Amino acid sequence: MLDLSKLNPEQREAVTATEGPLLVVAGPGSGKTAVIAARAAYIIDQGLAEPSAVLAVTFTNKAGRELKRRLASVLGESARQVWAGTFHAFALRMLRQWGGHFGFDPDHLSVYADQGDRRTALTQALKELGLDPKGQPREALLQMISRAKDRLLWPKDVAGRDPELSAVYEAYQGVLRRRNALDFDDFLLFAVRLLEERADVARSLRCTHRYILVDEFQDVNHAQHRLLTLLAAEHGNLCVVGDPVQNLFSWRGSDIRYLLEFQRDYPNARVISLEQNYRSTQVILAVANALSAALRYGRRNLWTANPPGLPVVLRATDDPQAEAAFVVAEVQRLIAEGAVGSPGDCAVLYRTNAQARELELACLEAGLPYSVRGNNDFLARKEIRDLLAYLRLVHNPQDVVALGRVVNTPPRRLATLERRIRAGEELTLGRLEAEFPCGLKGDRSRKALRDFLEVVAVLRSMADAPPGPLIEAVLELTGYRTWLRGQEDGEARLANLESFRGFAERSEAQDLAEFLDEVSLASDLETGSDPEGLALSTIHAVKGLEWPVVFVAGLEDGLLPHARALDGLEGEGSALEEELRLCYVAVTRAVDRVYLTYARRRPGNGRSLAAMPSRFLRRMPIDLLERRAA
DNA sequence: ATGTTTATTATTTTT
DNA sequence: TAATAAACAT
Repeated sequence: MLDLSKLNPEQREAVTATEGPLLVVAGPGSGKTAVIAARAAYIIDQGLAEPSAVLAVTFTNKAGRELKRRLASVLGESARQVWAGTFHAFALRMLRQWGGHFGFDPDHLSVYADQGDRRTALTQALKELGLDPKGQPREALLQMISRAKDRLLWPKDVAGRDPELSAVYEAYQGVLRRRNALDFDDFLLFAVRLLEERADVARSLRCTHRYILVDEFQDVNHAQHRLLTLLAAEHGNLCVVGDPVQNLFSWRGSDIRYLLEFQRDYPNARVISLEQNYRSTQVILAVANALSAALRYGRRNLWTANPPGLPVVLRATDDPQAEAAFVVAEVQRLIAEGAVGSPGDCAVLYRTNAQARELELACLEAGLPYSVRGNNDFLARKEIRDLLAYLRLVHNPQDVVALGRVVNTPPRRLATLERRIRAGEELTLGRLEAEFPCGLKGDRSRKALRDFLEVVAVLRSMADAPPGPLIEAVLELTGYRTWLRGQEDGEARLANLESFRGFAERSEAQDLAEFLDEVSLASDLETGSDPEGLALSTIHAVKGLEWPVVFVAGLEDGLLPHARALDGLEGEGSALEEELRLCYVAVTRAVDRVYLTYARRRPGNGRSLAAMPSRFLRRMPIDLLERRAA
C-alpha cells in the first residue's frame, strides 16, 4: 500500500493530481523521482489504470530499473507490467515491432551505438560520394548528422542550408539501410515518423499508454518532445518533472524551452513547485545557491530543515597525480574514522572522462575498490567488441561491419578478405556463401574461408539459444579463446570475457535480439568494477544520484568551465552558463560533505600547462570554505 | 600475412 | 599528447 502520509502537501498534490497535464518543477534533492514512483503507484492503486497503461520515461535505463524496484515494493508483482526506461529504449521497441513499415527487417536489426561503427559507415559513405575520407572532418560530420536527427531533419530538409552535408547524410543513411542497421539517433527519427505516418500505430499506442510520466524533462530535445506530444495527443495525461537549472545537454539538442513553455503547450496544465530539499546540509545548499545566483533562469533558493553541516573543503595540489592521491587518502581516512561505512558512500565527479585515469591508478595503487560509472570503457575493449561482433553477425547476417571485424579474428589467413571488406566491398555473409571462392587465390585461404563459414553456420543454428551458452559456443568454436590465451595479457582479457559472460547469464533477456538491445542501450554495465567501491563518474552521468561524500575534481579554468566553453567566438554566454549549471549539479549530489579540488599544473593536449583555479570558485561564499594546506 | 614504424589527427559532455 | 590509421618491411 502506498503511504501518502510521508509526503509533504506539495508532493501529495503532485502524486494525486491524476487528470490532465502536470508540470512539477523542483530543485535537487526534493524527491522528484519519489514523486514519479508514488504517482505511478497511486494511479494503479486507485484503479485508474492497469499497470500496463503506465509509461514512465527516465533518463537512464538504470533510473528505469530503480523506478520499477520502488513500484514493486508498493505494488508487488503487477509492477512488472509498467513500462519504464529511456526514450531510446521505447523507440527501439516500437521499431522492433513496426520497423517493417520502413522496409527494415525488424528481426535482424543491428544497432550502431559505437562511435567506431558509425565512423566506418561514414567513411564508406564518403567513398561512395567520391570524396577522400581523410580530408573530411569525420567526427564533426557525424555530429552534424546527429544534430540534424535530434531536430527530426532528414537529408532533404538540410539540402537548402547545407547541400554538402545533405549529400553526406543521405549516403550515410544509405549505408546503414543496406546493412539493416540503425544508429542511436535513428531510433527517435523513425519512431516519430512511424507515429506520423501510421494512424493505426499511433492509435494503438495511445490506447495502451494512457498515463505518461517523464523524469528529467529539462533535458528533452525536439525529437523526444515530438514523440511525447504524439503519444499524449488524445488523453493529455502527461506528467513531467524537471529542474531548469539541471539542464546539461544543450549540445545534444535538449532545449529548456520545452519546460519553460509547458504551460503554453498545455494551457490547462497544473503546475506544482517543490521547494524543500531533503538531501543536503545547509552549507552545501548555501554554496549551491551562490553558484546559481548568476543564472538567467530557474534560479531558486533551496532550503532545508537539515542541520548546517561541515564546511566545504577546498584543496589545491601540484598536479593531477597529487589530486588523485589526496582524494584516495581522504576516502581512506573517512572510512578509518567511521565517518562513512564504505568507499561506495563516496564519489569523485569530474568534467571529462580522461580524468578518470589518474584516479583509477591511485585507487589501484592504494588497493581501494572503485567503479567507473558510465563505464563504456568496458564495452570498448577489443575482446568485448570482437565478441559482440560475432553475436551481431549471428543475429544479422547483413551486418558487414561485424563481419569485417571477425572474419580474420582470431587470425585465420583471411587478412586480404578482411581488408576488402573493411575497404567497403559489400561482401555479406550471404554473398560469401553464394560466390564461394570470392576471388581468393590460395588453397589455404579457400579452406580457411570454408571453415569460417561452417563455424558461423553452426553458430547461426544456435541463434535461439540463451545468450550465455551462445557466448560460450562463440569463444570455443571460433578458436577465440585458444588464440587469446597465447596473447599478451590474454589472461586478463579472458577474465573480461568471463565477466561479460556472467553479465549475459544474469541478464533477463529472452533471446539474442533482446540481449543485444540491452547491451547497446546500456549506459552502465555493472561488470568487472566493484559497485561497493568509490564511484568515479563524469558530472553528466550522475543525474538524480546522491552520495554522503562528493569530491568535485579538476576545478580549473579550462576544465570546469571547459576550454571549449571559454574560447567563445560564440559569445552567447550560454555555453559558460551550462558549465556553471554543471558545477551546481556536481555540488548538489552531496548529502554531508563536499570536497573541491584542483591542480596547479595539468598536462593537457601536448604540453603541461599552469592551470588557474576555476572562476566558479570565486562565486562561492568564502566563509563556508575550509582551505586545506598541502 | 603479420608485426613494426611512421603519419596523422583530434583533444567535452551521452542515449 | 596519445591513440589510431595507414604505409612499410619482413
